[in-house]
Amino acid sequence: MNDAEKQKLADLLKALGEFNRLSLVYELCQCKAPQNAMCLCSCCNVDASGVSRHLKILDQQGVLNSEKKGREMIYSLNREELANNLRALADAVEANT
Amino acid sequence: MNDAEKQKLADLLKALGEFNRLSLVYELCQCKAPQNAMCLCSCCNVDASGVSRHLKILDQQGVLNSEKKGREMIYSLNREELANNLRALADAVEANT
DNA sequence: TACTTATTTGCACAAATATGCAAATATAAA
DNA sequence: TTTATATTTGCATATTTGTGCAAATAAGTA
Repeated sequence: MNDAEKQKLADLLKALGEFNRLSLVYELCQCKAPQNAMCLCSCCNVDASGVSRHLKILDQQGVLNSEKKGREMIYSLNREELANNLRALADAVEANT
Repeated sequence: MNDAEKQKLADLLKALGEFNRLSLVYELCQCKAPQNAMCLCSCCNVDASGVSRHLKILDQQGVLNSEKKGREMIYSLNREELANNLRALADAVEANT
Protein backbone atom coordinates (compact mmCIF):
# COMPACT_ATOMS: atom_id res chain seq x y z
CA MET A 1 0.00 0.00 0.00
CA ASN A 2 1.45 3.34 -1.03
CA ASP A 3 1.25 6.62 0.85
CA ALA A 4 -1.64 8.00 -1.16
CA GLU A 5 -3.77 4.95 -0.53
CA LYS A 6 -2.80 4.97 3.11
CA GLN A 7 -3.72 8.64 3.42
CA LYS A 8 -7.06 7.96 1.80
CA LEU A 9 -7.81 5.16 4.23
CA ALA A 10 -6.69 7.32 7.16
CA ASP A 11 -9.06 10.06 5.98
CA LEU A 12 -11.92 7.58 5.80
CA LEU A 13 -11.23 6.27 9.29
CA LYS A 14 -10.90 9.79 10.65
CA ALA A 15 -14.24 10.71 9.09
CA LEU A 16 -15.84 7.78 10.88
CA GLY A 17 -13.94 8.42 14.09
CA GLU A 18 -16.02 11.29 15.39
CA PHE A 19 -18.99 10.61 17.62
CA ASN A 20 -21.64 12.64 15.82
CA ARG A 21 -20.54 11.47 12.39
CA LEU A 22 -20.56 7.85 13.53
CA SER A 23 -24.07 8.49 14.89
CA LEU A 24 -25.13 9.70 11.46
CA VAL A 25 -23.72 6.57 9.90
CA TYR A 26 -25.59 4.33 12.33
CA GLU A 27 -28.75 6.36 11.82
CA LEU A 28 -28.53 5.94 8.05
CA CYS A 29 -27.75 2.30 8.67
CA GLN A 30 -31.24 1.80 10.11
CA CYS A 31 -32.94 3.58 7.21
CA LYS A 32 -34.42 1.58 4.41
CA ALA A 33 -34.99 4.74 2.39
CA PRO A 34 -32.59 7.66 1.81
CA GLN A 35 -33.03 10.60 4.17
CA ASN A 36 -32.69 14.34 3.95
CA ALA A 37 -30.40 16.28 6.24
CA MET A 38 -33.14 17.75 8.48
CA CYS A 39 -34.40 14.27 9.18
CA LEU A 40 -30.90 13.26 10.25
CA CYS A 41 -30.48 16.20 12.62
CA SER A 42 -32.42 14.40 15.33
CA CYS A 43 -29.70 11.81 15.97
CA CYS A 44 -27.05 14.47 16.46
CA ASN A 45 -26.18 16.94 19.17
CA VAL A 46 -25.44 19.65 16.63
CA ASP A 47 -27.44 22.23 14.76
CA ALA A 48 -28.34 22.03 11.07
CA SER A 49 -25.14 23.69 9.89
CA GLY A 50 -23.08 21.22 11.85
CA VAL A 51 -24.99 18.28 10.45
CA SER A 52 -24.53 19.69 6.98
CA ARG A 53 -20.79 19.87 7.50
CA HIS A 54 -20.57 16.35 8.95
CA LEU A 55 -22.59 14.92 6.08
CA LYS A 56 -20.33 16.69 3.61
CA ILE A 57 -17.25 15.12 5.18
CA LEU A 58 -18.80 11.64 5.08
CA ASP A 59 -19.88 12.24 1.50
CA GLN A 60 -16.39 13.34 0.47
CA GLN A 61 -14.94 10.15 1.90
CA GLY A 62 -17.36 8.03 -0.08
CA VAL A 63 -19.26 6.88 2.97
CA LEU A 64 -22.50 8.36 1.66
CA ASN A 65 -24.34 8.73 -1.59
CA SER A 66 -25.94 12.13 -2.00
CA GLU A 67 -28.43 13.56 -4.40
CA LYS A 68 -30.02 16.97 -4.55
CA LYS A 69 -33.78 16.74 -4.78
CA GLY A 70 -35.52 20.07 -4.92
CA ARG A 71 -34.35 22.03 -1.95
CA GLU A 72 -33.41 18.90 -0.05
CA MET A 73 -30.25 16.84 -0.02
CA ILE A 74 -30.97 13.16 0.10
CA TYR A 75 -28.39 10.91 1.70
CA SER A 76 -27.98 7.19 1.88
CA LEU A 77 -25.25 4.95 3.18
CA ASN A 78 -22.83 3.63 0.61
CA ARG A 79 -23.06 0.28 2.33
CA GLU A 80 -21.10 -1.93 0.02
CA GLU A 81 -18.10 0.32 -0.47
CA LEU A 82 -17.83 1.13 3.22
CA ALA A 83 -18.13 -2.51 4.24
CA ASN A 84 -15.56 -3.50 1.63
CA ASN A 85 -13.07 -0.91 2.84
CA LEU A 86 -13.44 -2.04 6.43
CA ARG A 87 -13.12 -5.70 5.53
CA ALA A 88 -10.06 -5.05 3.39
CA LEU A 89 -8.35 -3.50 6.39
CA ALA A 90 -9.47 -6.38 8.61
CA ASP A 91 -8.02 -8.83 6.09
CA ALA A 92 -4.74 -6.93 5.92
CA VAL A 93 -4.50 -6.93 9.69
CA GLU A 94 -4.85 -10.69 9.79
CA ALA A 95 -2.54 -11.37 6.87
CA ASN A 96 1.07 -12.49 7.47
CA THR A 97 0.01 -14.16 10.68
CA MET B 1 -25.57 0.26 20.25
CA ASN B 2 -25.47 2.67 23.16
CA ASP B 3 -23.54 5.91 23.39
CA ALA B 4 -20.67 4.46 25.38
CA GLU B 5 -20.08 1.70 22.86
CA LYS B 6 -20.39 4.17 20.03
CA GLN B 7 -17.86 6.48 21.67
CA LYS B 8 -15.47 3.59 22.14
CA LEU B 9 -15.73 2.64 18.50
CA ALA B 10 -15.29 6.27 17.44
CA ASP B 11 -12.15 6.47 19.58
CA LEU B 12 -10.77 3.34 17.94
CA LEU B 13 -11.45 4.66 14.45
CA LYS B 14 -9.94 8.02 15.33
CA ALA B 15 -6.82 6.31 16.63
CA LEU B 16 -6.48 4.50 13.30
CA GLY B 17 -7.38 7.59 11.28
CA GLU B 18 -4.06 9.36 11.51
CA PHE B 19 -1.45 8.79 8.87
CA ASN B 20 1.53 8.00 11.06
CA ARG B 21 -0.45 5.78 13.39
CA LEU B 22 -1.92 3.88 10.46
CA SER B 23 1.64 3.49 9.17
CA LEU B 24 2.64 1.96 12.48
CA VAL B 25 -0.27 -0.46 12.25
CA TYR B 26 0.72 -1.53 8.74
CA GLU B 27 4.33 -1.83 9.80
CA LEU B 28 3.40 -4.12 12.68
CA CYS B 29 1.14 -5.95 10.30
CA GLN B 30 4.20 -7.09 8.33
CA CYS B 31 6.08 -8.23 11.41
CA LYS B 32 6.07 -11.84 12.41
CA ALA B 33 7.72 -11.00 15.70
CA PRO B 34 6.86 -8.20 18.15
CA GLN B 35 8.92 -5.05 17.76
CA ASN B 36 10.31 -2.39 20.04
CA ALA B 37 9.52 1.27 19.57
CA MET B 38 12.91 2.27 18.12
CA CYS B 39 12.53 -0.34 15.45
CA LEU B 40 9.16 1.14 14.54
CA CYS B 41 10.46 4.70 14.28
CA SER B 42 11.71 4.07 10.76
CA CYS B 43 8.25 3.86 9.24
CA CYS B 44 7.20 7.19 10.69
CA ASN B 45 7.94 10.82 9.98
CA VAL B 46 8.17 11.62 13.66
CA ASP B 47 10.84 11.48 16.31
CA ALA B 48 11.01 8.89 19.08
CA SER B 49 8.80 10.85 21.46
CA GLY B 50 6.13 11.14 18.81
CA VAL B 51 6.28 7.43 18.05
CA SER B 52 6.04 6.71 21.75
CA ARG B 53 2.90 8.83 21.99
CA HIS B 54 1.30 7.27 18.91
CA LEU B 55 2.01 3.76 20.15
CA LYS B 56 0.48 4.66 23.50
CA ILE B 57 -2.73 5.82 21.82
CA LEU B 58 -2.97 2.65 19.75
CA ASP B 59 -2.27 0.60 22.84
CA GLN B 60 -4.98 2.36 24.83
CA GLN B 61 -7.51 1.60 22.12
CA GLY B 62 -6.63 -2.08 22.21
CA VAL B 63 -5.03 -2.06 18.78
CA LEU B 64 -1.72 -3.22 20.19
CA ASN B 65 -0.38 -5.58 22.78
CA SER B 66 2.50 -4.17 24.73
CA GLU B 67 5.00 -5.61 27.12
CA LYS B 68 7.94 -4.05 28.88
CA LYS B 69 11.10 -6.03 28.37
CA GLY B 70 14.14 -4.57 30.04
CA ARG B 71 14.44 -1.02 28.81
CA GLU B 72 12.43 -1.74 25.71
CA MET B 73 8.73 -1.71 25.06
CA ILE B 74 7.71 -4.56 22.82
CA TYR B 75 4.63 -4.08 20.67
CA SER B 76 2.60 -6.40 18.52
CA LEU B 77 -0.63 -6.01 16.65
CA ASN B 78 -3.74 -7.26 18.39
CA ARG B 79 -4.81 -8.75 15.10
CA GLU B 80 -7.88 -10.68 16.06
CA GLU B 81 -9.56 -8.00 18.15
CA LEU B 82 -8.90 -5.28 15.61
CA ALA B 83 -10.14 -7.39 12.73
CA ASN B 84 -13.24 -8.36 14.70
CA ASN B 85 -14.06 -4.74 15.50
CA LEU B 86 -13.72 -3.73 11.87
CA ARG B 87 -15.80 -6.65 10.63
CA ALA B 88 -18.51 -5.97 13.20
CA LEU B 89 -18.87 -2.47 11.84
CA ALA B 90 -18.86 -3.76 8.28
CA ASP B 91 -21.61 -6.22 9.20
CA ALA B 92 -23.66 -3.48 10.86
CA VAL B 93 -23.31 -1.29 7.81
CA GLU B 94 -24.69 -4.02 5.60
CA ALA B 95 -27.48 -5.05 7.96
CA ASN B 96 -31.08 -3.89 7.38
CA THR B 97 -30.43 -3.77 3.65
C1' DT C 1 -44.22 38.52 -5.82
C1' DA C 2 -43.74 37.53 -0.97
C1' DC C 3 -43.09 33.85 2.33
C1' DT C 4 -41.48 29.57 4.10
C1' DT C 5 -38.31 25.75 4.31
C1' DA C 6 -33.79 23.26 3.52
C1' DT C 7 -29.16 23.67 3.20
C1' DT C 8 -24.68 25.92 2.91
C1' DT C 9 -21.20 29.27 4.05
C1' DG C 10 -18.49 32.97 6.57
C1' DC C 11 -16.92 34.07 10.86
C1' DA C 12 -15.22 33.60 15.47
C1' DC C 13 -13.68 30.75 19.03
C1' DA C 14 -12.62 27.09 22.22
C1' DA C 15 -10.75 22.67 22.47
C1' DA C 16 -8.12 18.97 20.72
C1' DT C 17 -4.14 17.27 18.26
C1' DA C 18 0.44 16.38 16.38
C1' DT C 19 4.96 17.69 16.83
C1' DG C 20 9.95 18.71 18.30
C1' DC C 21 13.08 19.57 21.78
C1' DA C 22 15.03 19.04 26.10
C1' DA C 23 14.90 16.92 30.47
C1' DA C 24 13.66 12.99 33.22
C1' DT C 25 13.44 8.10 33.96
C1' DA C 26 14.65 3.32 33.59
C1' DT C 27 17.63 -0.17 32.63
C1' DA C 28 21.49 -2.45 30.48
C1' DA C 29 26.49 -2.56 29.68
C1' DA C 30 31.34 -1.28 30.48
C1' DT D 1 29.94 3.76 39.33
C1' DT D 2 29.97 5.73 34.96
C1' DT D 3 28.15 5.51 30.42
C1' DA D 4 25.06 4.39 26.78
C1' DT D 5 20.49 3.21 25.13
C1' DA D 6 15.28 3.13 25.13
C1' DT D 7 11.37 5.35 26.35
C1' DT D 8 8.44 8.78 28.52
C1' DT D 9 7.09 13.33 29.94
C1' DG D 10 6.76 18.54 30.32
C1' DC D 11 6.54 22.42 27.66
C1' DA D 12 5.68 25.43 23.83
C1' DT D 13 3.60 25.93 19.48
C1' DA D 14 1.32 25.63 15.09
C1' DT D 15 -2.51 23.46 13.03
C1' DT D 16 -6.79 21.21 12.79
C1' DT D 17 -11.33 20.41 14.24
C1' DG D 18 -16.10 20.86 15.94
C1' DT D 19 -19.38 24.16 16.96
C1' DG D 20 -23.07 27.93 16.97
C1' DC D 21 -24.87 31.91 15.06
C1' DA D 22 -26.16 34.82 11.49
C1' DA D 23 -26.33 35.64 6.73
C1' DA D 24 -26.57 33.82 2.11
C1' DT D 25 -28.41 30.72 -1.23
C1' DA D 26 -31.76 27.67 -3.34
C1' DA D 27 -36.16 26.14 -4.26
C1' DG D 28 -40.93 25.07 -3.16
C1' DT D 29 -45.62 27.30 -1.87
C1' DA D 30 -49.27 30.78 -1.23
